Amino acid sequence: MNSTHDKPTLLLVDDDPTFCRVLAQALEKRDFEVYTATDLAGGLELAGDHNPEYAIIDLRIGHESGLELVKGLKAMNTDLRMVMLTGYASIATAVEAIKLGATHYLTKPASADEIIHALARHTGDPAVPVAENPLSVKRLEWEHLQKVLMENNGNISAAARALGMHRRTLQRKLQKRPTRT
Amino acid sequence: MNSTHDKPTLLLVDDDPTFCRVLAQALEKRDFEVYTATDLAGGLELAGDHNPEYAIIDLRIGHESGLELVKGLKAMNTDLRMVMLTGYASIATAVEAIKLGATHYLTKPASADEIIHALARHTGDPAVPVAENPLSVKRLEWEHLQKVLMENNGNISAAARALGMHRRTLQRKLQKRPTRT
DNA sequence: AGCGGCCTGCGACACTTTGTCACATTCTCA
DNA sequence: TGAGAATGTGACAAAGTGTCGCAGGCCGCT
Repeated sequence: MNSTHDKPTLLLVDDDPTFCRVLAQALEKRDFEVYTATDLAGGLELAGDHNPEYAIIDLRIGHESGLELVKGLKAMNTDLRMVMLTGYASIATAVEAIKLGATHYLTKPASADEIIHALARHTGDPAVPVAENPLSVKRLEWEHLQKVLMENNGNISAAARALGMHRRTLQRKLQKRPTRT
Repeated sequence: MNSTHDKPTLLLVDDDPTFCRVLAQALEKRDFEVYTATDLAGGLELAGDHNPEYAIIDLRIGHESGLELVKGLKAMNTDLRMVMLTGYASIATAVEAIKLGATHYLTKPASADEIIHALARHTGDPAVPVAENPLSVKRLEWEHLQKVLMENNGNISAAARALGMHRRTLQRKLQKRPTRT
């Protein structure tokens, strides 16, 4: 077991290379040894090689389901702490993720600190360490808007439809400054 | 144990008497012996008296939390199959419910058949359909609110402070039902 | 019991943000 | 090049938000 080593090991699986790189960096800065993969096979292999203590798994990995990976990893190591992290959250998948052994389920965007906090929470732990930096609603909204806008190649009308928001409103929100906090 | 009796026993707890009556009737028609309560104390008492095999619990029972009941009932009988049923569904509460031992989490409206089906399923299923579109802004906000509220153990004032939002506003938002999508 | 502190639900009201409709411009690409 | 989609804005009603205030409830302290 490498849990006796200096740094805690963590497996990160997300099909977006950029997201992986950024988050991995943030986690390394917080003293984790991070291994990243962008598909199920890669994730399983890394898990076999390094037997990590923690894992962060995207729900949607290409055309594969992160739930499969949760199941597979749990079968390999029942002590593994996993959190699902996704931009396509749903109650149904959240329920299954927890049933399959994930310790938590978060929606993007989430800060590295939030993720670590989620990993730390034990199952049914009554004494939660402490809360941390709670993203303000405005900020969260801004991030989401930008992400969806990006996914729609900057098409405001399409983004507004996807967001279930009136185009006029989206335009107005976008015109405002990038909120700080 | 009365599990050897003819009909399977079920505890139904919801603060809406009408809803209780209607659902109880539907369940009885499907051959369940149903006991109903409209608050936590009543639910615990009935559970103690009849030691039911199944339970259907609302998330919001008056000013009380159905999660408390889930916790209490699980402590009384670890074999009890419980489903949460709520019109104020959120990922945060769903995760919590499953961790506390609920077998499933459904959103109102749900048919009697759906509920029974949920009670029957207890293992995680990685084949669950993965999400389609990103969440709407409204939905994202609702989820975020619920998450922060949960992190603050249901303390509305603390959550409002953490969110940088006025308490009055948070109260108003929480009273509304989450939007579908 | 009495007190202070903190939380909660809710009414009221001025102020802001959205939802909509409308219309005159660009794009976009078959 | 032309139809369909996208965009930037103005205007106005509807809905949401920031604030204050107040009464009641729930501790913990003295």
